[in-house]
Amino acid sequence: MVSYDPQKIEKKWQQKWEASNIFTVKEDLKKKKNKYYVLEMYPYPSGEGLHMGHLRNYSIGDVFTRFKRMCGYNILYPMGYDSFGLPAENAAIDQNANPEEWTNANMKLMKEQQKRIGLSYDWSRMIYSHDPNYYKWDQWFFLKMFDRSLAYRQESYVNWCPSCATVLANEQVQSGQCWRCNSEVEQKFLTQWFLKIKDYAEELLDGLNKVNWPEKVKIMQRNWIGRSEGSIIKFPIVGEDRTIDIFTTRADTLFGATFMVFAPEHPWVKTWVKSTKYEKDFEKFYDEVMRQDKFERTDIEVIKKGMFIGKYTINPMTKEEIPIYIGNFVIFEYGAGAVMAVPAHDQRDFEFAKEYHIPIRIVIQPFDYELNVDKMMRSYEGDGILVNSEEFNGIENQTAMNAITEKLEQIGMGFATINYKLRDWLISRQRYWGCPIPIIYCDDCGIVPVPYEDLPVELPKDVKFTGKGNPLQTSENFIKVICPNCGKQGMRETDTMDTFVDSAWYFFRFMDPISKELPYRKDIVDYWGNVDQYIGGIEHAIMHLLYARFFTKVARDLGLHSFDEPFQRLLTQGMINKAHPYCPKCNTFTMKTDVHDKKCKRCGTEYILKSVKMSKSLGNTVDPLSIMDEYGADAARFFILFGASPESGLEWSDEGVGFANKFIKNTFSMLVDPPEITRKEKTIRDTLVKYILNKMIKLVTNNFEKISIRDAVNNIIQFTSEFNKYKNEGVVEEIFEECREKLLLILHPIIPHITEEIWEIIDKKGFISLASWPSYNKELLTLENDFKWKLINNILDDINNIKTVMRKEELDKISIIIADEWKYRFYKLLLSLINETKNQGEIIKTLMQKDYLKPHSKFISQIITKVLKNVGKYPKFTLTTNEEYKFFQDIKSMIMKKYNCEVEILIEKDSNAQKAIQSLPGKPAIIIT
RNA sequence: GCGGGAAUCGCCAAGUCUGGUCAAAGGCGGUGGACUUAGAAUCCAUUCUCGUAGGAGUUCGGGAGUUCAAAUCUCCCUUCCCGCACCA
Repeated sequence: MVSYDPQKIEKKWQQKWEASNIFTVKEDLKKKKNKYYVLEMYPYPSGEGLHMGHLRNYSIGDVFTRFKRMCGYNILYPMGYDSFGLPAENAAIDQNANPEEWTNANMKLMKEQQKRIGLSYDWSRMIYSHDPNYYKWDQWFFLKMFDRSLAYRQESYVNWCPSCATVLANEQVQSGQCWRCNSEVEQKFLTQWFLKIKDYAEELLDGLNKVNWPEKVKIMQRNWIGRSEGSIIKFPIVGEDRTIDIFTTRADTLFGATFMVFAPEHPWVKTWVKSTKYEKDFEKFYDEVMRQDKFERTDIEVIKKGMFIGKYTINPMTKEEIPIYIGNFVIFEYGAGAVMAVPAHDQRDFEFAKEYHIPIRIVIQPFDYELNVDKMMRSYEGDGILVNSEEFNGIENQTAMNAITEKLEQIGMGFATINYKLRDWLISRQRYWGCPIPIIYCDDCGIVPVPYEDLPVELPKDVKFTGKGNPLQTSENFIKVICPNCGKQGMRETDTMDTFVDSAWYFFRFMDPISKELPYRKDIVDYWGNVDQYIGGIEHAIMHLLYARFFTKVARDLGLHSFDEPFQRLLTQGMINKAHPYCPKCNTFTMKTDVHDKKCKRCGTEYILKSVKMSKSLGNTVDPLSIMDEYGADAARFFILFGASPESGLEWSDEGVGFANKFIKNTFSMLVDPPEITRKEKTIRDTLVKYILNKMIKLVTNNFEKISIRDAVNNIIQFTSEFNKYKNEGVVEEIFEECREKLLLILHPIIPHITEEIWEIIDKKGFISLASWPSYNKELLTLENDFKWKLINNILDDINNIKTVMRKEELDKISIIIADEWKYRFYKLLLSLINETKNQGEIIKTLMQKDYLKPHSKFISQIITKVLKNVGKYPKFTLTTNEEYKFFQDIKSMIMKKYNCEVEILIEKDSNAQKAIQSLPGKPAIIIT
């Protein structure tokens, strides 16, 4: 008996895999094999090493990769590190660490831990963002975009995180807080670099239809891009010859516009109120609004505030003058920074109009009732017929949208257009540990791009980390640079790029990590790309996935590759949760520090346990390394894959890992220890064990293909338990061998180390990692086998059941009485009759015409009533009397062994027992004594 | 408010697309037993209710419906989770 020592085995195979380079792949441009690219999201190498989320992500990816590899794909499965980012810089500030050394140490730790899991990466392709050979290409992309005016510098209000001391992209602000540190985000007026992602808005939207992503993620992206069809309407400003060109989706309500609202920060406003009686109030109002952040201003709970500024515009249709207000809810960056307000048909405008006593004019009447201005308690936003709209009166409002827009176009006062919520991507960050933006400012030449041949602009080492300002500004060597245009002294841009730039194209570099002339070579990337399966967290649903799609399209337009979408299929894995003390009254979880308390600190309520996402602040994390140290990587993988389907949340339980461990240990001895009983002649048992083997292979193959890993694991567990029974009952060696080998192959993607070890122990050649996935034999998957399989299980269940009801411990004898011949004929006939009619009377009438059935009329009518009650419950397949008799003869010895008693098989007519009459086809009578 | 997802026998969770073989997999927990001086570990059995013969009854958030047949299909309601949120 060989014992199972996971620590030893796992180390041994990890070393062997590495020494033999078996996971290193090369592009096969002749395409002898199909390629497949599996990718996990580019991880940040944190100093804390792996957490459970990583373990889950990588386990899922590795199982799928190993499965695909065994199926014969040339598979690309790389790993690298998103190694730029704030923590390195904070470590430099707090602990005086060198960001580069600090990051390298973390990467090393992370890599070791990943190897400990047994992941089958091609490590020769490893990349990392802070490698100048990598970020050189960030800069290259930036310059290419600059050349095409896709990168530009602009002054605007931007989101500023005071804690990170840097600006943030819109996507990085969540409910008014910094996505990274949760500090309140402020608004600042700064000059920053943007990438023109808006230019691709339409394509980013369309592309979502070409990818196989969770609907949820697609919807989130669609919402973020926020396409809306509408019209631009030009409102002339009274006393000036310019117009304010506002966007609206409701051109049909134009005749009901009774005021305009401008954003207070709109530059025109300041000039309009200057030296008027409104100036003082405006200043006050402006200061007040500017103190609120964008999110407070647009919060639905906050009261709409505004003021009249003494200025008017002209409604281009009615030519009437309408007053201009400013309002806190209008944001300068959205649309024109001004809106036309139609209080009768927009709730927000309605409230504003009520507050400031602005007239309300109904221009749409609902189909089924009439609105009355004086009685209106809220706006009517639904459809209806136009009124008070001159030539458009009587038209349905949906039609009127186009009609009014067309008219505006004729008179040159507007046109139809499409608006997007998506803003351009702000990439400047006032931080050191990122990719420098390759720009030089020259007093004479202005903004000068660094020449391509001077790339990369490397991060300087002579910087000071004071915790104040951008450390790059402390490096004289870096800042001072000769203008490549005119040769005079210039200054470098000191902002670095958002780290999402690094992760926007890394998956291309994995395909060709050594490319020198270009970020990657077209033929190679066209071979490997796009990513067939991407696996990662839902938290990147918008930011990373949108940026990567944008880069893919830009790079395509630069001629770098030929496809439109980076990630064909996306799996967003669920969170890992763990039960944690929770106060139902205060609706909060206990923090890490109070985790040992029994009662809530605030209200004294007793804590209950509730499942919550693992997090450091709650202190309910479990360290994957400690699990692997205790049970081994295979058990950890097994648990995390078996605990829940990849997409759903996984409830961590220590007991669950215990089961994984138990299963693996049992499986080890089941597969390694030779069977104790062997026999030569084959029986129905052998056929059936092959049947369930093949059925299992089919199920598992389909489930792996769909990445329904948990389902696959369940299929395997069920087969394993049957196989174990078979082994204990006694086996035919050839069949045992076949099952063992195929089970091992199927287990391999999930628990790679132990399967390699057993593969070796049972003298198989080569690495199981490189073996072929087993196919299944369709011919065994018949209705007959299925029927027999159920027959065996049903008879055993029935015997057990009777045994329990009789409260019998030991059995003397089991008699199995097979139904008489006529019952089989009757049953077949009945089934065919039922196919034609469900009418009981008709069926009985037809049956009773048969002479051989006449003597059994009472029995038959009873059975028919039962069968008709639920037709589908009765199997469509039947054996004959003799076949069934033979079948039970075949499994007789097995039953004898199981119950340790005598077993006799009879046919009804040969038995004089009372019970014998109960026998039915597929359901023999059983008598236990 | 808008959008998405969910509610299953103590807990976690499959089953729902494609109705029938579903009292409903599997794990955890519980109970009984074997082993052991005892425990741990392991193994076996059992775990909706009733039943000394394989049966019957009541179940899949609540209500109504379709069907010979509903956890599964349709409609209504309740609750929970997660996105987005005065987007012009």
